Amino acid sequence: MSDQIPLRADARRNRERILAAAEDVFLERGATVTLDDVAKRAGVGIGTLYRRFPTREELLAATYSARFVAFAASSRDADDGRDPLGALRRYLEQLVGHTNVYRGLAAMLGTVLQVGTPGCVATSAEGQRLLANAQAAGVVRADISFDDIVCVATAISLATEQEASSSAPIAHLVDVFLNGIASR
Amino acid sequence: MSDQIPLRADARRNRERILAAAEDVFLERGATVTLDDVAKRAGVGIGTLYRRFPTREELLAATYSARFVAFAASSRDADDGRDPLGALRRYLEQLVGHTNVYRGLAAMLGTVLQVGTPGCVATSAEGQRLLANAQAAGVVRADISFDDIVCVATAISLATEQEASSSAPIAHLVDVFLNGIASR
DNA sequence: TTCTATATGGAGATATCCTCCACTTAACAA
DNA sequence: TTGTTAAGTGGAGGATATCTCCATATAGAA
Repeated sequence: MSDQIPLRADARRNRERILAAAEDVFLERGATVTLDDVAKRAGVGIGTLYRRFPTREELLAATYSARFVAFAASSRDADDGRDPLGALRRYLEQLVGHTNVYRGLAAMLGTVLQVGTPGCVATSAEGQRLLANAQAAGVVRADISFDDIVCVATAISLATEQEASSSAPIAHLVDVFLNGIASR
Repeated sequence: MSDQIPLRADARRNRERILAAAEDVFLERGATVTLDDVAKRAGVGIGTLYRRFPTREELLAATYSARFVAFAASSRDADDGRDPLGALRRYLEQLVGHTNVYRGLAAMLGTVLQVGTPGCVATSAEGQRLLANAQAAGVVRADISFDDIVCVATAISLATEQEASSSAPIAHLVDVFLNGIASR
């Protein structure tokens, strides 16, 4: 659709400043800080921030993009294809971990993943690849969709984002999702 | 702790009005409408609303209380003890259904359930009872907690609250949770 | 150097939350 | 009844956040 007219040099510079500031501020104080604070930290006017990132979700997605590109790549590298279910488990655990890097991001994960930055696209694609592999290998039911995966990642992130550091509850909940609560 | 000094007649009347108005407005426009609108609909000042319900969660929990009491009772009645896993499945499906009666409630389910109204207490107690039964019967893993159940109910509510009426996705996701995504 | 499309900052319109307190009233004792 | 007062009320207004608009500034092409 849009032909992506290249940004003027000053605009590109400001865009980078905003992203760097947003990363800092989100890390420090969570994904729900006021955007005025982000603009202030970046040293630009609030209008400039809104011109570049019309919604909080777009700013979050852009801030996250690099991180998510790296995550998707490392997931792909680590997967030798011999343990499709294990690969899917690691993906889920790490997705939740990344989501919880910014407090408050969990509730927006679904929306943010739909924004379409390179990071979102790469992360979704990698998840779909792992799911398809696991289904092809017959270790995951055929009626599971990637939306189911995102839904569960959201829930686990929400449920665990309080308890700071420990990854034990994450692993437990991922396990529940993979194996069900029913005794085998 | 608190000795629950009984409300004066006018205060009790206003409390009922606020609850009725909140029920209407939440049903019509979701759990995130402004509390000013609730006060206006109830015909009371905003100060009166805040005096009685200091947070949105408390208002939601109170509004929901009767509904949840009835839900818990009907779940108890319907359970003849012969199918503990089935009873848990029905409970979960209905809990999600009730949560989605007000758009936007899903994200607050965890917080709201902790408020301690009769409805919250009854609903939690019933869930814990069903879980314990299923575990005693050996059909549910011993390392599952009621928090896990709430976490999953939240996820399923969030994931399904857009798609209006259909209960098919709810049943699917409940099934995933009960049986896991792994092939048996 | 000139020109102009692009970009900028931040005041201010709008929206919501929540507190505070001057005023009102139910309930009880005399 | 009437007087007393603790309990209750309404809504103005302070605090905070979102987002728009436009007078002004500037990069980059000619």
